[in-house]
Amino acid sequence: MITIKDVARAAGVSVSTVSHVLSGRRPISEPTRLRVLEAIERLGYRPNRLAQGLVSKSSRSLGLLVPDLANPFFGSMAEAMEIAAHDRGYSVILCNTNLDSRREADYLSMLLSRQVDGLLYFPGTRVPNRALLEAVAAGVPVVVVDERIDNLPGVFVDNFDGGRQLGRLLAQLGHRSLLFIGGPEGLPTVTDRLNGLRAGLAEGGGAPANLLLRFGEYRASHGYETIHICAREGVFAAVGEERPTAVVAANDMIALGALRALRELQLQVPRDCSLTGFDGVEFTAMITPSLTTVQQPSTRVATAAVELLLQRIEAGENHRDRAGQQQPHDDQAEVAPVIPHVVLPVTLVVRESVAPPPPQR
Amino acid sequence: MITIKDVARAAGVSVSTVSHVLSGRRPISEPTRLRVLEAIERLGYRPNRLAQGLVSKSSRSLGLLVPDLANPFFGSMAEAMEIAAHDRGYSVILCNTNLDSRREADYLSMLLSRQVDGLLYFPGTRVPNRALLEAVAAGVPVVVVDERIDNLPGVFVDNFDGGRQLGRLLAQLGHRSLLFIGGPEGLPTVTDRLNGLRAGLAEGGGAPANLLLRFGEYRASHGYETIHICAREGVFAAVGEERPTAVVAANDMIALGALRALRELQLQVPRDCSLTGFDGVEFTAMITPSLTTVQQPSTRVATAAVELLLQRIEAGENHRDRAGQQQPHDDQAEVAPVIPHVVLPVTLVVRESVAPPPPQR
DNA sequence: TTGTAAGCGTTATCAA
DNA sequence: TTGATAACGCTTACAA
Repeated sequence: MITIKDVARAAGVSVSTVSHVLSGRRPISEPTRLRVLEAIERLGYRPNRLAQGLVSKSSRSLGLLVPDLANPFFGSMAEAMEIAAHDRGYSVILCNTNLDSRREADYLSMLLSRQVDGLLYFPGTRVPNRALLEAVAAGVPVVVVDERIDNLPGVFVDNFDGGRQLGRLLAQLGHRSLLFIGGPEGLPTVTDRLNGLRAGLAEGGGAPANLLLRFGEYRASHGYETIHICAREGVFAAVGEERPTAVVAANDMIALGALRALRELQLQVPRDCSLTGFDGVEFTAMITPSLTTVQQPSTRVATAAVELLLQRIEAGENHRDRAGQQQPHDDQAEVAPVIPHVVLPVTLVVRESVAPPPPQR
Repeated sequence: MITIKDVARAAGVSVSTVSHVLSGRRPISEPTRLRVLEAIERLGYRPNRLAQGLVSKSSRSLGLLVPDLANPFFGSMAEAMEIAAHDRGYSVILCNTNLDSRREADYLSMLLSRQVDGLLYFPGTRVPNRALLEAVAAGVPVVVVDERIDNLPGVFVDNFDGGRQLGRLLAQLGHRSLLFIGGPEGLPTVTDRLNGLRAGLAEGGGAPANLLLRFGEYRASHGYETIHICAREGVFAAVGEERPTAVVAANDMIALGALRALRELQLQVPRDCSLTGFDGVEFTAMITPSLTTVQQPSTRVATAAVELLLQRIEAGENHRDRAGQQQPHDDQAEVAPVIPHVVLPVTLVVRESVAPPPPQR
């Protein structure tokens, strides 16, 4: 390995001169600068970032904790975040939490060992994770993405409004009996979308006669199985107001699975039953029928999260000693620190999968 | 930050003792061991991996270069690789090359700076990338995934066989005129799948009367646009053997886009036109019609790639000095080093999207 | 069984 | 305008 010493020797200068040529932190005479640059080029020198990190106490890297990269929603978010971080000179350490809080704790510990400068955290299950709070207590800047956690900074979309727009649309079309297939019960995204849905239904045409709730994972299999289970329970065989005329899935993956199951039950979407998703991933525009969904501005969410995180990292680097900000407990009356929550707007995208309910049998 | 010195002081021992308690590299008397462990626990000590890496000359991390995480195929591969690496004690630095070879070069340089122990590389465009070869020359172990690059170790599936199975199936159904929508022209995956297709068609029922080829990106938009362009060119208006009765997409994303476009043209799949994909990502089973495709064993590919890479990393750590293995040029007759290529089998999954061709008009 | 000290590749503080 | 040199937190000879 070529080190700064080799370069110094080759250029006939001291290591500090080489270092300063690279950092530009002090003026260097043009001739020596050129000589150093030439030596660097010639030897193919590349500074060792581990060593840099050791002295600067910053690895210029971020930990990204994501539940499920096979879901294209998380995939595109991860992609956009990594790109934003790279643009700002940070690398991203990928961690697949897989909806497992023991894995999460494991990763968090590893990330702290690696001296990451901050954490981008997608909560997968009910929150908050103990290990995450410890990391926060240890002074590592964290930005929570997608889900809302009250006492942590976060970036997410207006899930309530998305649900509300769906509710209004369905109510206006005449749907009064719905099946809501949620993600994990209690997750803010699930609850907010559901509450929004209720509000929208009320606005659009009076309280629904029937709103059936199911919860589970944010996966296609959950949508698929839920529909089949409901069918076995006779939900779709019911007559009149009992029978759901629309299925509202808490995300696009669930909707995808539900669509398949509905078809297997010979229920045609949207003729026999409407269906909606949430997130607006690419395939929703491509499948048959194309899916009515709520579009998240994924790239904006991702870049906003990275921006917010870097902002906090850089703020911390300036006016804080690095021993983990222990809260001053002596002064109860101090101003509570403002926890920034960036909420981005969503867009309802109406496509083929919704229609008025079928005439009652 | 709490360091090994703090622990040593708290336990009343030297730093080397603490280090050895942690590494187990030399026997420690039980009482001191316990005292050290207790101090570690009490202080919440976490070894600094930057410092460890500096002395051990290994960061225990891998660079993962992937073209497009929004594609669920890459998403699930990335997920499986990260998990395999984590299981073996390695972290993964995520790099989104976005089909851009300048970005690739950029990332490669950063990864070398960060002292990654190895590289997991998904080529996105025509190969090989110059910067990658430089990295290889610099002695960094690389495993190429998904694509085949002759003089680099790699893990990929039997693309030829996959194409062949598709070809046989379609020929046996009676298709004699096909449209092949490829990915980037010249990529091994594309070429191999196409050559396999040709072979399979020949085996299944004589040479095809007509095989129309199009190339472009591995994206849904490419499939979508290609179909529309072909339609504008009158491809689907042709009569008799000229008109393609099946569309073979080089991957599932292309097929997804193609399916949408066919539907917009009022061509029903599979009644008017059959359609196949490649990769076997989750949504292929869910969409309507469900897609006939070639299933890759993604998890096996991913873990095999990680295994192969770690094997090479660990081999290098033992019997090689770390100055970049300069090939001994003096001996022309030396045995060429064996470049391992792990080829995994694929499975044809026949679903609704294929049928015999419609009767000729 | 344990401790001392050199060194990993940088940056930063002093002097010169 | 430059150069020594002490850190940074750790591992690992070498000594004791």
